[in-house]
Amino acid sequence: MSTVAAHLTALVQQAAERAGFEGVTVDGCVPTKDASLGDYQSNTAFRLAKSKGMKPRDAAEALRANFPEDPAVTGVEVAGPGFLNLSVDDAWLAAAVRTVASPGVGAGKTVVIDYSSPNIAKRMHIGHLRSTIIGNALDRMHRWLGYRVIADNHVGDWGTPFGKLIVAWQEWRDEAAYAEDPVGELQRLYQLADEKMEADPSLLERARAETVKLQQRDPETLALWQRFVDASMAEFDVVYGRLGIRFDEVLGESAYQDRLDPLVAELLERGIAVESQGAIVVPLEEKGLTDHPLLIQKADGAKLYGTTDLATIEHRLATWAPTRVLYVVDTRQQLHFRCVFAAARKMGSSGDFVHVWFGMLKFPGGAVASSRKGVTANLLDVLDTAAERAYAVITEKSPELPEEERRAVAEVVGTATIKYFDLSQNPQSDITFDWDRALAHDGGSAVYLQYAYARLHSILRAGGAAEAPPDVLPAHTEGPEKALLRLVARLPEVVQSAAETCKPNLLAEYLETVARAVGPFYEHCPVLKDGVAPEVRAARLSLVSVVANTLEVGLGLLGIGVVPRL
RNA sequence: GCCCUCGUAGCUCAGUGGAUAGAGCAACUGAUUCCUAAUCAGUAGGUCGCAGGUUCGAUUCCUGUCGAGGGUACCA
Repeated sequence: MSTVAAHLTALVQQAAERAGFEGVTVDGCVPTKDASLGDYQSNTAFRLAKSKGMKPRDAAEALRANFPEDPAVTGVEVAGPGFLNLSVDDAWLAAAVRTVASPGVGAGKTVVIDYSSPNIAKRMHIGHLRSTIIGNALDRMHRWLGYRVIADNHVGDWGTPFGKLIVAWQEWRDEAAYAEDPVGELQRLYQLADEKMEADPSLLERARAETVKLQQRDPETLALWQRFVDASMAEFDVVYGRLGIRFDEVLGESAYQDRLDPLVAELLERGIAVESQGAIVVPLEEKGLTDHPLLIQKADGAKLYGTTDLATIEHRLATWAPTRVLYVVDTRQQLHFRCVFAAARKMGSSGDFVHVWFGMLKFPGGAVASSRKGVTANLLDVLDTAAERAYAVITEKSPELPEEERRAVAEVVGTATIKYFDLSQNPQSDITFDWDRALAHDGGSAVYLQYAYARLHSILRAGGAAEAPPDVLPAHTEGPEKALLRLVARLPEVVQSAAETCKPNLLAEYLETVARAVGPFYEHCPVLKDGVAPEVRAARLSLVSVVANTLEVGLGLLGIGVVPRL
């Protein structure tokens, strides 16, 4: 099935061709802002008119006169300076939304999504939230649209940090602490190493030597490295399990190390890379990058993350032949990725690489969440706090629910509030993590959406979902029912748009609009109450079912769960 | 210096080349014998930083300017 907007756009296209506008592609139809104007509108007459030197209003009139007969469209009107307003048949719309179906626009296409990518030996903190949550939403939306998705967690598991860590382990390790909390101990050791090595160059020299041993695959060093990696991954998996995230691949930096020497040699040989001040760089000619060559080998011979990124691109293109590769990494890496992508193009790699950058997460007062600057909040602690808060609220609001269910609901609601706090904001804005705001449960929160879902479910529970035949959605209605019908029909086009623009907040905003339309429906359109005619009851019941399903699917695409009761 | 991003209601934030710029919080008014009031209805709040330009139409695109943040080869 295609989206409603796409269906109508195709009709406008036909009208344009019949009206004599050959060889033009019309602009897409969009929902009207105000239902009194119609359901969808086409603004294409302005552009068509210009191409023929006619008045926009006349062009719109020509489209109207040549508009093809179609069961979907009950009215075509010209309004204002040249708007073409379309009214969609309720029954047709009802049939279209009977199942919440994907438009399948991704069929046959592959997208690689690089997200989360934490560093080994460090605890995941609130600063890792954005890449992980935004990336996972993009992952889910693309999958739903029919894309083959390769979710790849490019963990930081190699390089100089390990030399430091190994020296710190040799010098200052606390075995008991490690047994108790491996990642906590590794993190302590790493921070200690950083401090000590700043003051003592001989320690730094040892760290460098250990890094070399690792790169040379010294068995003992490698075993220690593996131990640290395993411990870290085990903890990451706890976080991912809690967040409902799974990756198709976890190909960290270490996976590409064998390719680095040959790659640099090859680039030198082909004249793509050159020696510069003792280092090896790929000079870039693209606009704005002439002063920013990509450094691929340091003067001491070590490789850099740009080198690994190039090797990673080679591997991804060769292995999956993706139509698109998304890198969900913060805004500070913009220049880096521009350079990497330019270098890849210079190497001859053809691929659609997109750096899906996002703004910084800050705390009130302006401190950036970053392990380097020391201002963090452990992600698992944050999730625990959110779940505890949710538990307290549900215990207050719904004391009749069994303890076990309240615990389960609290976990779903808790993670939902944290995820939604992030996903409901424009990824590209800096966001300030404020506990009061993140844990709010009124309008603009995940709980608001989940509450709308729960209310609908209470109707289904009481009325029996089986009683709702899917083919009797309210037709030719006004008010809250019509508003909901119009809205639920938009889910596929909204998901498509959110995925293509890599902005999950578009979906969040849409779902909020749906939830906001549930309130009035709930207040004004009784379903199971006395005096409701059987056919109205059946129609409303089926609408409730479709709307609940829309919320469930939409929230699910953001990685947010729903519960039937809260 | 150069590059990137941001500036929208008192606060936190959405949104868009189109018709009257939207939510939440805070403020005020009202609704609960009724399918979940974690709700709903309403009032109030705006020169969309400033100045030009392009356009039938600009808050949206372009240029300049002021303010804020980030980046700018041997960390990732």
